[in-house]
Amino acid sequence: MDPDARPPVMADVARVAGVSHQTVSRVLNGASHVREETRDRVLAAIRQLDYRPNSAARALVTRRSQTLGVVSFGSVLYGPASMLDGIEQAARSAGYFVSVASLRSLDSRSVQEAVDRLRDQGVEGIAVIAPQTSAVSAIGKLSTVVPVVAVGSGSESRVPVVAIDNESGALAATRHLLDLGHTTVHHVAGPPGWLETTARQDGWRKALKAAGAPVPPVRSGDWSARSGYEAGLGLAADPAVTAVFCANDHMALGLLRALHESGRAIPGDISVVGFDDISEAAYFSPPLTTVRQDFGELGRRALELLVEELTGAGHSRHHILVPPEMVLRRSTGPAPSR
Amino acid sequence: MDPDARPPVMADVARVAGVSHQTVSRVLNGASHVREETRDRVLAAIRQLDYRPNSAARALVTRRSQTLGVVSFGSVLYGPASMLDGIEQAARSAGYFVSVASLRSLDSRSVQEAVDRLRDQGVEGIAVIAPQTSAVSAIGKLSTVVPVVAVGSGSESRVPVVAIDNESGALAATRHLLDLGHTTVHHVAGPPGWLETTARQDGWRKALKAAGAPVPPVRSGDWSARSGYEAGLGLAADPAVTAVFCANDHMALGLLRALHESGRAIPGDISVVGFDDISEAAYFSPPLTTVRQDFGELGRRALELLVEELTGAGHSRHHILVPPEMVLRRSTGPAPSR
DNA sequence: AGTCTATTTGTTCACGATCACAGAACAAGG
DNA sequence: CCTTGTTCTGTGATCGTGAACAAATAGACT
Repeated sequence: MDPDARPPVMADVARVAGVSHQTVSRVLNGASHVREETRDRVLAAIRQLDYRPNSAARALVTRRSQTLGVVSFGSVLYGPASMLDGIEQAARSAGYFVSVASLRSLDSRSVQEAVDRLRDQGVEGIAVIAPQTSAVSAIGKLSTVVPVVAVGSGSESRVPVVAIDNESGALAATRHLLDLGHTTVHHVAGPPGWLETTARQDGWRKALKAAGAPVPPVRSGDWSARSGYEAGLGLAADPAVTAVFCANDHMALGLLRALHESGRAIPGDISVVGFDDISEAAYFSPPLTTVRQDFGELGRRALELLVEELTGAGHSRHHILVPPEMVLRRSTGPAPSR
Repeated sequence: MDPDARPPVMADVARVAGVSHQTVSRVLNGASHVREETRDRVLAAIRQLDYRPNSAARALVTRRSQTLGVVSFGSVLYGPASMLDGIEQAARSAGYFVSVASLRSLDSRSVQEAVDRLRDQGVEGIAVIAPQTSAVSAIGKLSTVVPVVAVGSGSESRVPVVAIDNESGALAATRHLLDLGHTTVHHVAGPPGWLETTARQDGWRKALKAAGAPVPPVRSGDWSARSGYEAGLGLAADPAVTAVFCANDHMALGLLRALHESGRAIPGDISVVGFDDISEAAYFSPPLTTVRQDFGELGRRALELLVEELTGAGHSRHHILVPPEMVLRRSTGPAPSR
């Protein structure tokens, strides 16, 4: 590689094509009023030199970086990773680049820091994959400086949100178990501070109340299979438990394992429902009844919303709740007869 | 938001601080030869105006975008997602931004397209998370234009690579089963065209040959639990099968399910080993013996390699093979006595 | 005091694109 | 032939920063 060989610039193309740099610019930006023969000559020169416009120069003068930022938390998990993927896909087709800043913790200082990083880079808008309440409140303040949308979080904030309707999903899951004849449904919740935790717990509680069923105490996990396992050991010790709704599939996996080890049959003795429908859920032992959410779709919708906001297009809706879908498998069955 | 209110620029800071813009620039870039009192005045002005340097202008003049690109495939899966996360983390601490381009298919046209997108954005280097042979050959051609490293792929290409030592991992897994007294070990391989598939299959074969064990025919899956399930149904039909090495944990999960449904006890009748140690593996039924790879570490190392290449620092090593680690759990046990 | 050097600050230009405006070419109409 | 309008193309300024160079200031030493 020759270090002195600088990539060709617009002026080089202009020289080769025998026109001015302005004409090259016009061709590149699809402007009208360029004679066809001239355009062809310019395009030929571009190909010949393998010319690529300098995005920094363009960004400088147009004040548009063509870049969107994504603040993401827990991006190794299936949900966040899928949302990121959906966002990237939608951004590409809208003509934007995507720059990511992932968080290791969700305190508002970290969020602030990540957003600052993205702003320093000159992003035109930011999508936040940050389901914790603290994060949402932190980003609320930023929306005046740069357009922001939240993905997968609840609906309490001032920024536009695209999210799964967690509450109705949880409600459906719980009602499914009640309909099977269970007198009540126990709940393994997510960690406190997460919007999903609250919303799913609320849905569960509403379903119980609506059916006049007793509301047992909640056990909290941290979304991991390990925590589900621990909750499961506790629940297995209580012979009155016949139905459990887990706030996500990973915890349900741990729960299944704990129940199995404790000699409880599923769904013979205890029925279990999860939430998410991760791709492995169909291969658990037994296959898991769960609530499916389409994370990728969520990301796509969020990005479309963000682009709308940027281009000033009609503010279609600011809080989009996507309804989830129940997936029935073999981990649920009628309540055991006593 | 006032549309006319343009963000402050260096000249504004200079005016407030009563210096020239060049002095502001010096303060920002930590140059020497700035009187302390002047520096303080400039910093105060920066804070007062909430000034942020314009990255496009800086990129234009320095010819450095401070941005690295990541081409990623299958980024919703645990492995790729973790690598991406590791890359982002390392990039941040090296002072780079990260721009992602994810692929939906791995033909060389798509790869080329993704790389072009990143180049248009002016990235200084590219990390490719693309474990398929076809992709690797495609990126080989690019390394002359912009520095490239590959993550998690095999070692056949000319570009620098950071990867798990798949072969030795597979060899260890197979030997573990042989040591337990199994006469031979069956293998559920990944889909053709993946470097992991080849390397793990080679390791398995080597271990068998070294032990003088017969080499049974290979069954191929596509990494999904579903495909493992199907392979499992086939293997369960053969009473001679007592040990199976699956090329990844997801397929092992499906396999476990199939064996269970077919009435085979694990590990009583059949022992199973996976590969990856996904976070759920400890909660399978039974918990899965597997080969752990630290994807995040892989990403971090890859990025460091890339940065080394950019800064022209000593080419430490170009092919880094990270040794994996066996994790023994309850899915493996001694061969059944006949 | 005068000279020499080291430190500190300012001036001018360049990066590579777009934008606003001006000028050339061409056709149509009087 | 001249005017008018439309289409096509070129010139110069501009975005906000860093680099090279020049100038001013201060301190040290003869």
